[in-house]
Amino acid sequence: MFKIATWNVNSIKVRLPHVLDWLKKHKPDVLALQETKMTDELFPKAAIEKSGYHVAYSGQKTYNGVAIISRQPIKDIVTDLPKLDDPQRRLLGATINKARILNVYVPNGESVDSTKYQYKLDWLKKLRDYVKQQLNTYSQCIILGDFNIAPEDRDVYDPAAWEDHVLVSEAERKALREILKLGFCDTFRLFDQTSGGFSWWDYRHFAFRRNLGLRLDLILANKTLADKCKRCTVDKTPRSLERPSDHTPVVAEFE
DNA sequence: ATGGTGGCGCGGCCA
Repeated sequence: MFKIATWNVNSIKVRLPHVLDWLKKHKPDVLALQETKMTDELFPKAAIEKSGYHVAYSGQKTYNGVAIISRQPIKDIVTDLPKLDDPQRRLLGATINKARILNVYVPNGESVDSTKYQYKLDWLKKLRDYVKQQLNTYSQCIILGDFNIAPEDRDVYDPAAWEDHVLVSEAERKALREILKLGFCDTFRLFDQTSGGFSWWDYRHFAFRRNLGLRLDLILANKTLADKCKRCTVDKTPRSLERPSDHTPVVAEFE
């Protein structure tokens, strides 16, 4: 069995105790983190290695930042998308065993009329091109992370209220579908066709307590791996802890 | 409700 998870931690400094507890409890083979918000020099490498894991990271001060925690060695690390000159640390590609792992923190986009929304769409197009290229080299590929896109209306607590808003708008959903069309499955939907399997809840308005959430955190597996996927679930437990991240882990298991 | 909460870091940006 191979267990892989993704978690937007919204500051590794604040959430390190949650992450270490979660590793101990769930023993994943791989955990991809987003929004670490920390430069590489300050990353808590020793604490994670002490838990029996390897770790790779690409961070920056205050914003963004991604990391991969893995039982097995992390090889062939990539931190930038081709043809995108960008200081924002949003991608960490690595090979673990024979699988290519792409950990992504997709831009939020702010609002559909923002220049940040155009940046988001451009970023997704560049990601798609990169993924297509990676498939020429690797037969096993997983793209996981905070996509900042709810793929369908059933991934939104109130689709009518969110219609045409950033995180659910058609253009960004289409950009995600263009990646899926390369031959990927949204592993959560291999098993669960219901609404309510959310992975993010706003800190405001008691949104978690009221389950006013979105499913933004995805684990995409190419067909070869999707055939071996046995389970994909959202672990809501960390969202109910003291001082939680606004996102909670999503976990997939492969035979 | 042009608000609300949280992280960073100490004013204002970002989500």
